[in-house]
Amino acid sequence: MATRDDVARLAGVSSSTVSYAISGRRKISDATRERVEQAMRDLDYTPNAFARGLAGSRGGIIALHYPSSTRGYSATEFEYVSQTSARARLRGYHVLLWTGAADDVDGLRGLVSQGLVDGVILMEVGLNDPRIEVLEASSTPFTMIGRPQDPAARTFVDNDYDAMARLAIDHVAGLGHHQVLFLGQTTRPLDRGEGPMARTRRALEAPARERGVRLDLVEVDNTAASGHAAFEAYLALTPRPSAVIAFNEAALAGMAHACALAGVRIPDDLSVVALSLGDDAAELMSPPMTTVSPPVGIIAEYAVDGLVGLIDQRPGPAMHALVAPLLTVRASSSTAP
Amino acid sequence: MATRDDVARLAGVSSSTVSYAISGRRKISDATRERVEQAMRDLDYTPNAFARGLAGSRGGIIALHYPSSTRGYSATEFEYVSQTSARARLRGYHVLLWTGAADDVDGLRGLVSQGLVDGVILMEVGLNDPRIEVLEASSTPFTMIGRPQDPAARTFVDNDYDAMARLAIDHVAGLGHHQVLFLGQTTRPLDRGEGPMARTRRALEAPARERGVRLDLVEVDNTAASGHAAFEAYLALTPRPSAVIAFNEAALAGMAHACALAGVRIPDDLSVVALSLGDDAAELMSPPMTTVSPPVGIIAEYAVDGLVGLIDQRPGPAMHALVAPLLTVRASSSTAP
DNA sequence: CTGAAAGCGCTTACAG
DNA sequence: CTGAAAGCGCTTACAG
Repeated sequence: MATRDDVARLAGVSSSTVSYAISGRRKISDATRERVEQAMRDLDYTPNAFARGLAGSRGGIIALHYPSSTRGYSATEFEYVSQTSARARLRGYHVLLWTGAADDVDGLRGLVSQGLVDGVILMEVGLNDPRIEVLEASSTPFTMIGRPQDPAARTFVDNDYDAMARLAIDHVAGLGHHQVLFLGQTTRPLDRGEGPMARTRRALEAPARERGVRLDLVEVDNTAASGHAAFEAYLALTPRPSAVIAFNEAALAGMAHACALAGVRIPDDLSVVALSLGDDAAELMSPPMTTVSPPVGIIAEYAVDGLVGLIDQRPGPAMHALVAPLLTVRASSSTAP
Repeated sequence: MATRDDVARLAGVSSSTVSYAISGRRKISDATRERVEQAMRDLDYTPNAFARGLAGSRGGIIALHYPSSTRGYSATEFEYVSQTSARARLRGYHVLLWTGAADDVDGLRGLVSQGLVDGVILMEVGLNDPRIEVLEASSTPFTMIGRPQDPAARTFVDNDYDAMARLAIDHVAGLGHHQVLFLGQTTRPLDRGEGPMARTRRALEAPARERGVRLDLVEVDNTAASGHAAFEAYLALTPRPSAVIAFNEAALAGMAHACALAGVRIPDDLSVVALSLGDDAAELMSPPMTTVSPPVGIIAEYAVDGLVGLIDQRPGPAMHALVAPLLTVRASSSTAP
């Protein structure tokens, strides 16, 4: 591999001039720059990333922490990972994928103390997320997809739960549904799903009231088997709901199957709107599910760009971005019977 | 941050002794090692990754190339990514997630020429994959998940298509199905899905013949809409198949929906076995699909361990690993009508 | 069993 | 507008 010295020699300049020609951190005459660039092309030169990271203040790598124990939205979560990766690349950063457990703070501390990464993006942020403390203790720039109980001056991007709830309620109310089951998820304090679940539940209240929609909350675990239990709960409700707003992906799958077995037709007998469900997952289900979900690309963009801003120490207020979700109507929702 | 010199000073040894105490590359007296380790603990010392990568021969980072334009097995593919990441960490490597397009060989070349990564794992390997040439030209160690037309002496791990086909045929034949639809996927030469599709089709032939199973091949695009077309094709077949072996995830979802709409019950009227489908995706579908799929953890293990072997230049023959898939019976398959 | 020193390939003040 | 040189924090022959 060619080094910077090789380039300098070929171009007939000093090696620092080559560096400055690359970084643009000082004026270089056009003639000199031209020769340097020619030499780099001739030698097929690529700067060494380790040397750059060691000598400079910036290494060009960010870590994406996707905790290995998730609440199970795998297809959906993966879109976040790949979109974040794509955006980071656009901004000139490599992505180190970190899949340690969410509570493995020692692992995270070890990672950042190696000096390898310029910053971290946290996924699956809990209400009281211990990773925040670790990153702040080491002065590591970070952004969050999701947010803790009290984000304070920290930078995050999150789903706009109010907008999501309003879209979902408007959709079902507009179809004439007034009795709606909210298929929630059981969470324990400190669960990472606790925040989204609590925020969704609360956000549904006002629009439901305004639109005259009565909500029955059924909370079950995030498994297909629990979806069958949810179906039993649905049957026991009076008056029986004509629509479901589903927070719980795996349980929704189970419930859809239970419906099919029992002859309850979706959407003829029961309409379904799934929240925060990825397009791929929605299309796999039978019938394909109407969703209200945040645009993943936008979220990834905010997360990466926010982090890059922090790394570059651009002044400005902490970014608190709430992204409005989109309604995608598929085959699972129709007018009330 | 503490440096190696700080540790050396506190322990009262030379800095090279600290290095050797860490790497274990030469004998250190117990007393000395003890003092070094104590000093590292006292200072909360972590070696700098950039310095290590620059000075040493190994940087401790491998790249995982997950091409951004996939044939769409997102939930399934994500399991590969996260399992590979977990395994790499166990072997002491960080994972750089690379999501450039599969044909962006310049991007890949740029990545490896930075000297950042010790090796690369390729996903979604095509029959004639241009990435191989790039990596070999730069002498970058790499392993493949999947394999090209002629793997020659290159290291790969792949699905055992023969075993997969046999399991699937045995399952449906054992349930009494003799007329079976193979839901394949249209591919063009150089498609990355071409290899798996061709290998699956061929692998089905012998066991089908042996078990007296007649196969009708229906090839459609990897979309839900095509699944409806596949359903029409199914209706037109005489004699009508009583089972489906599905290679095509998205089309299977569409076909399942078409079945529901037309009153064709799965599995009562039509049994389904999905190939290479991840557990999460299988559970999302209605009904949950019986699958014959490779154990992702094992594949990730082979890919990572094989790559580490190449990086460490451990001698030995090229690893050609074929992993036997597992049959997971869910609600989509039952005895023939 | 341990130390002094060269070198990895860059960035960036310091000089001119 | 450009160059000579220190320094980033390690690894690893070279000596003893």
